[in-house]
This record gives sequence, C-alpha cells and structure tokens, in this order.
Amino acid sequence: MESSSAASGGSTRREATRQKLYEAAVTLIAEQGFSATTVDEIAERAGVAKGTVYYNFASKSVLFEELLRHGVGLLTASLREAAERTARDGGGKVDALDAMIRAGLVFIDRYPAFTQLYVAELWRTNRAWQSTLMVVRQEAVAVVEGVLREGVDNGEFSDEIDVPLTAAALVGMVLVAALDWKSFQPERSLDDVHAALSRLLQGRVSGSR
Amino acid sequence: MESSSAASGGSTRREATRQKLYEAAVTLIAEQGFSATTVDEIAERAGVAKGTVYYNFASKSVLFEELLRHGVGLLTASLREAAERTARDGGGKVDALDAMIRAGLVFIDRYPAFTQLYVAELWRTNRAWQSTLMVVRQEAVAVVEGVLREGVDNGEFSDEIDVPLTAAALVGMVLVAALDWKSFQPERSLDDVHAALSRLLQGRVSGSR
DNA sequence: ATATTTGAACTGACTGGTCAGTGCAAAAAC
DNA sequence: GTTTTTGCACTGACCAGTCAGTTCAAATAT
Repeated sequence: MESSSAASGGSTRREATRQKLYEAAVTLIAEQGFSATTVDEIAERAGVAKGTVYYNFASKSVLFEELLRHGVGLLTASLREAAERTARDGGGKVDALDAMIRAGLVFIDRYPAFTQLYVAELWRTNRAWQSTLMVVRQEAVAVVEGVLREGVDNGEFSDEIDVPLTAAALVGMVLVAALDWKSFQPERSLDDVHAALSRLLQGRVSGSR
Repeated sequence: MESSSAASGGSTRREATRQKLYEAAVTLIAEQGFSATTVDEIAERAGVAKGTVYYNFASKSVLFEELLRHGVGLLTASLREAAERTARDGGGKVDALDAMIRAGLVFIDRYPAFTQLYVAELWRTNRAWQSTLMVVRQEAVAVVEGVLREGVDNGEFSDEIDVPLTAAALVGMVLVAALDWKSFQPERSLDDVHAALSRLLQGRVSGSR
C-alpha cells in the first residue's frame, strides 16, 4: 500500500525504477527536447521494458512533470541550506548570496542536464505542464528573493533595489554563465567560475587593477 | 526573368512569403518548441499552403536555421549600433555596456518570441542545427566581449575580470531578467527594468541608501 | 493594343513512416 | 500470494515531405 515505509521516498523497488527512469529521461530530454524524445528511448536507456514506464507513470507528460518537481526540490533544498549555513556562521547577506551562487554552480555541475531542460522549458507557454513550471520556478526564485528582502530590511542592501527583478537577474546570471561554462569551456574549475561571478556581483568590475 | 529588379533582397513576392513564414514559425516554436510544432500549423498561421513552405525552404529544420540567423542578425546589429553610438558621443565603456543592456531590452521587448526560442534551443546538444547555433551565439556574445576587452585595455575595467565568462553572465542577466519581465510582470516599463539592471551592473546593490 | 507564352510561385491531396499508449500472459521479485 | 516487471504485438492518430497540377503577372510576339 504505497509503502513509504520509513522516512520519505527511499527504498521500495518501485522507487528504484522510477529513479532510473528519471535519470534516463532527463538526459534524453535535455539533449533533444520533450517532443523529440520517445518513450521507447527512455525505456531502453533506463534498461526497462516500455510497459514498466506506464506501470509507474500515467503518461509521458506525467513522467516529465514529476521529474521537474523532483529536480527543483533538490535545487531549492540546496539553496536554502547554503543561505542558512552562512547565517549560522554569522555571515551577512552578501555572504549568503555568494554562498547561493556557489550552491547553484555545484548543482549545475552535478545535474547539468536537468538545468538545461529546465531553462529550455521555463518560458514556454501553451504547454500542458505550464502550471507545474510556474510553481516550481517561484519556489526557486523565492529563496533568492527572501535573502534580498532580508538584506534590504537590515540595511545591508540599498532599499532602492527591485527585489523580484534583481533576483531574476541574479538567477539568470548564474544559470547562463554556468551553462556556458559546461557547454563551451568545461575544463575550467568551479572555483574559477565562482570567482568571476562573485566579482561581478560585488561590482568589482569597473576600476583597473 | 528572376527579377530582383532594384537592389538586393527586398521586395520580391518570395521574400514576402518567407517573411510571413518566419513570423508564423517564430511564435509557434517559441510557444511549443520545434518538434511539437508542425509544418501544417506554420503554413496555416502564415496563410499559405503547406507546399509553399517546401517551395521556400528545403525542410522544416532549414526554415528554423534561417530564422535563427535572421533574428540574431537583427540583435547583433542593434548591440553593435548601441556600442558605437556611445563611443561617438564620447562615453566610456561602462556607458557602452549600459547602452547595450538597453538595446538588449528593446530587442526582447520587440521580439519576445524569438528570444524565448533562442534561449530554449541554445544549450541543446545532438541537434541538427547545433553548429548554426554555435556560430550565431558567438556572434552575439562577441560584441559584449569586445567592449569588455577594450575596457580592460584602456583601464576602465579591472584586468582581473574574466572576459568570456563575464560576457556570458551579463548576457544571461539581461536575458533572464527580460524574459521574466515579459512573462511575469509585463506591466512594468522598460526604463524601470533598465534601471534595476544598471544598478546591479554598477554594484550599487550593497550599501543602504 | 491584343493575344500568346513562359515560368516562378503556389496549392493541397496523398504517402510512408513514426510513435504514444494498450493489452495481456507469463516470469520474477518480494 | 501479491506486486512489479517483462516482452511484444497491435492500433490509431499524426506528420514530414512529395508531386502533379493551377495561377497569374510579366515578357514576347503579332
């Protein structure tokens, strides 16, 4: 009966095949897009029969939607954890932002395919899972907005900043820089990329030397 | 006899239908993605028979590739123009960057569908038009890189900045902020969005008041 | 002027193939 | 003995690309 035996989502056999299907689907869809990816391909890459896909998920779209929720859950948890860790260590909001940039980079480093797929689908309209995406997007951006707002409240950030827009711009900065890193100069280190973005964030761009 | 009467590429009938097909394809593909968009749909929206699509373009993919080239051509021209204008007016490289941000926003404001589609396809791998995308991406980013490099050379920017990465991050910042603006708070003015991004660029985020 | 020809541009029915989703009996796992 | 997975044949919808035929404006002939 749906088990969920101990804590959350771990150890049933069913959960294991679902995981395999997520992993197969995420890379294929990132490479080719949702419509160009066939259920047969997903099943094959997961090493599973086609029937199993439909035993575990109601449809191709549902598989994809649950995949999205799954991935964004991981991301937001990681961002939140980074922000809280700096707070515990007595860092300011700038440090929190910086830690979140790093957490974002680490996430993209580990799950590049998911990130790719997320970006590709985020601004589409007229799609079945549009509402899922909206929810899931807001979850992630809200974490950044929260830190910005707290920073404005305690005087660390200018009260003239536009919180939602700045949050979106920051997310975009990290997202695009990281995807470029992975796609076009994958030999660079994470620290390197992080340093460049930190500099940009802290306005240490103008001024020579 | 082949006409092309006066100068180049403007007023033939063929050019007009191609334009109609571009316009139809760009919105449909932005909404649904390339694979989910059918040639019949494109033809119908353009008010043209399906055969006409194939009379004008070798295939669905070729139509898409030419559409990409067409759009990115407009964007780079606009960015270059903005940079040159500030140079003529005696502005520094920071002004050039700021003008390019505005030019980017104006472009996205005018062609949101194209931008959407460009972002969605840019980081895909294993696709037929992969090489076209690489070329076309480099064209756009190169304009920003050029300004950054000139700024480093003449001492306006720190020589510690990482030119390609910073360029990518800036492009990402504008892209994502603008798409968010169009998708989630379309009532805001361009000036408003521009001001927020300017502030972020110039590091006027930290420090209250 | 008027008739005729030419050919680029366009049309839309048709074809061959692909793919999401189904159904089910037998095997394996737990 | 119940849940999950397998393997595979099948269906019906959908879709990229083709092609024989039509349209019409401009060129040429009369």
